[in-house]
Amino acid sequence: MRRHDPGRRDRIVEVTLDLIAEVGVAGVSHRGIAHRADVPLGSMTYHFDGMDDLLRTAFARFAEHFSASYAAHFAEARTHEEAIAAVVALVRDLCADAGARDNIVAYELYMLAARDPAYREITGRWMAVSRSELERWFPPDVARQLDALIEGFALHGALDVAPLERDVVASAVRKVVGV
Amino acid sequence: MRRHDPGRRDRIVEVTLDLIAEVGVAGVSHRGIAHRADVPLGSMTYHFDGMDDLLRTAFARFAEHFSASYAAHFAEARTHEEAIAAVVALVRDLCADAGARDNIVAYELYMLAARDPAYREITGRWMAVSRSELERWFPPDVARQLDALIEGFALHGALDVAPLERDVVASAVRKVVGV
DNA sequence: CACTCATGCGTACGATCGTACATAACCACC
DNA sequence: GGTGGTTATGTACGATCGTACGCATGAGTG
Repeated sequence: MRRHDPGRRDRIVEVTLDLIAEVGVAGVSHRGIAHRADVPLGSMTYHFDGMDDLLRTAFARFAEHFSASYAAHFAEARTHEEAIAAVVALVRDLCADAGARDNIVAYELYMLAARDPAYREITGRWMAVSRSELERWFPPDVARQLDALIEGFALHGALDVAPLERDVVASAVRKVVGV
Repeated sequence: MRRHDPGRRDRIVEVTLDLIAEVGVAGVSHRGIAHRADVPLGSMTYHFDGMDDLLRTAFARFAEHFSASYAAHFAEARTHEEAIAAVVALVRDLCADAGARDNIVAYELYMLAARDPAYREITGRWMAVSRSELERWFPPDVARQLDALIEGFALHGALDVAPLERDVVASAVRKVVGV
């Protein structure tokens, strides 16, 4: 029984995202999260106003973290060519094992957003970030096409339908960009 | 109380897919399906060996239906140019309201497949179909790139992030194909 | 028409869920 | 060292879930 536990709220959110990645939104429960985060069940309804509040908070944090990661890939780019390389690297990272977790969580969020406007607000902000990041380097239409391409490659990577060779990605990106 | 009801099994599967589209895999329940399909609860465990069996059956049928729809788009194509047009039309249909339902169900299936090998078998067969359909018209690498592009556009269409103009899709397809 | 048995169904059980709330634990201040 | 008020927690309730199973049912057979 420990009463002093700063950052407990944060830990709950963190654990929630981990569990979503493992068992999906469908599989998470107050009890499961509480056990994993090593907090009493009562903390769930104390820190969050019900399950929906918790999920929204978790996904909002996730989107923020993901947007930052997206932006980080382009942060170092100085030339057009480097921006293209950044897109390829982004796809590679999304397909990597480390990125797979984020990928899964992202699709869970998509599913919620497809049905609930409250979550669509989160995905909307996020997509605005990724779009604007792309538009710093490419014309609007090309940015939209690249966005779709990245998303598609990431999805196929997450389902490990095929090893997804680097050259195939790079070639597709170059064709869409038009160089 | 009606005893003679041929095709009841099929109706259950159909309703299951409808409900998955509406409330997601997480939201479906034996009782909900039974009520919607107008069958007694007992029919659920009578016709299917538990929830997992039902879901696998439903998704297998869905994949079959979806593969057929995919193939149908290319069935009429005679020239390379018509194949390109078919790809664009495919994306358009996937983003249309009618296709949105199928889209949602597909992503639900993806989520299951990402975690459970049993469902990966279903997605695997399906992707093999779409891939081979594309490879009838395009080189393997281009087929993979197109596949990703289609998937990405479909996803963005499902989240109605933007109206997704037809020209943007067509132009991207042409660039990837290389004409 | 009677009998029989595979087919199909109503119901109940145990588990798990989200949530609310009385109450315990702590801290600051007198 | 008491004490009031804030913070946090254990527990219990009602609902819902998947599943199993005894029994009703009606078609087929003689």
